[in-house]
Amino acid sequence: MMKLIRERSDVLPLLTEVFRTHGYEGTSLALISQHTGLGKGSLYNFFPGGKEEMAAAVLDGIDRWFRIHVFDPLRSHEDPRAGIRAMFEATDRYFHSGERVCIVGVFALSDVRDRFAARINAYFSAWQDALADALRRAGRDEASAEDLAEEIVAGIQGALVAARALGDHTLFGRRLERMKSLAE
Amino acid sequence: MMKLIRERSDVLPLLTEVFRTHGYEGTSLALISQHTGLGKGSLYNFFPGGKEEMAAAVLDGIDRWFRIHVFDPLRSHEDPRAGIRAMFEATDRYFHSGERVCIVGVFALSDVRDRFAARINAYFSAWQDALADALRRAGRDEASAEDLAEEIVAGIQGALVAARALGDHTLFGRRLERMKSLAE
DNA sequence: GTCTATACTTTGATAGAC
DNA sequence: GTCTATCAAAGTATAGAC
Repeated sequence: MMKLIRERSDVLPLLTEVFRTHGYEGTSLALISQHTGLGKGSLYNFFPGGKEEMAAAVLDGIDRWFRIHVFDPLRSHEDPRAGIRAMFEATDRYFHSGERVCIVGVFALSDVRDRFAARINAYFSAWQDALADALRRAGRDEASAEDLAEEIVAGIQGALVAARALGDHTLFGRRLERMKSLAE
Repeated sequence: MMKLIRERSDVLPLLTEVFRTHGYEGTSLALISQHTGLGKGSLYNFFPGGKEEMAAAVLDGIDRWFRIHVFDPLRSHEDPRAGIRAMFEATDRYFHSGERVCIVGVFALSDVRDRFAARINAYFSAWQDALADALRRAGRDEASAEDLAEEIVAGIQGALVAARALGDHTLFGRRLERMKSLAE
């Protein structure tokens, strides 16, 4: 009954890199076709909603990855400090030490923000809330936990921007270390 | 001998807002024409290099504004702390308390980064260096001055991203306050 | 399910009248 | 110096053969 067909999930990682590199407006179907090796017909077969549905799927995939590797560990680790350490490691790994960019952040800055506002907001909220929860369980009071979580989540985004702007491969790791020490 | 013709500088502020709102790829000549009230012919008269020259002019205009209102005060204020305070005030004003976005940061995250790499790098470098200079003159040692300047410049960018992502009008001011207290 | 061919729109840019 | 008309190329999306 179940068929072994190629699925959306097979295309998703390739799709993600195209959107990450070129942004929403800069990503054309020709570019997608080229990088996935799929014709437009196949792409529309997987994503009948076209480019917008593809971008939405990309955002959902990112949210899934972070939920598994970042948000959930932050909440469920019995030692909250270990969860926070795991978060910084996963973050450094995911963004390739700052060479990669955060698509959610890129979308947030552009005018497609409105179209994906719910997903963008959910990603940032989930991260900040999970981190605040870990900080609180680590002994911080509610207010300072939320403030520090906001500082770190924003700080990660800023480090990605600055690293790209200055072309400095070492900046991202340096900023992560600094924020890690703040969270201890 | 000198003619009182409309100049590029008259168009620049309008142009800047279009690029700020829609990014480089998202900004079409039709949009520009609509928001400036100028036909394409006039636009190409001012900017023979087309869209790329317009974007370059926008970046140059931003650099000019920040040099006057941020970088120079940081360096030339006899009281470095006053220069730093002026920087935070100008920054808050320029970005409309976080409702506006930083075009240079947006460009840095997209694939047009390479095309404008020199200008993007210059803007971030100038800011960070001027701030580090003020911090050093305020009594910090070289290393910690540079580190804190990096943290603040990146932190401002991150605050802009997070504010837009979460749709939180209060976030930017809150983060600026925090960074201001760090710099004192 | 995948491809090629194609429709239709919008893009950046140019030409030429005024 | 400004406009309208127009160009070739690239954009998203669809149709239909296989």
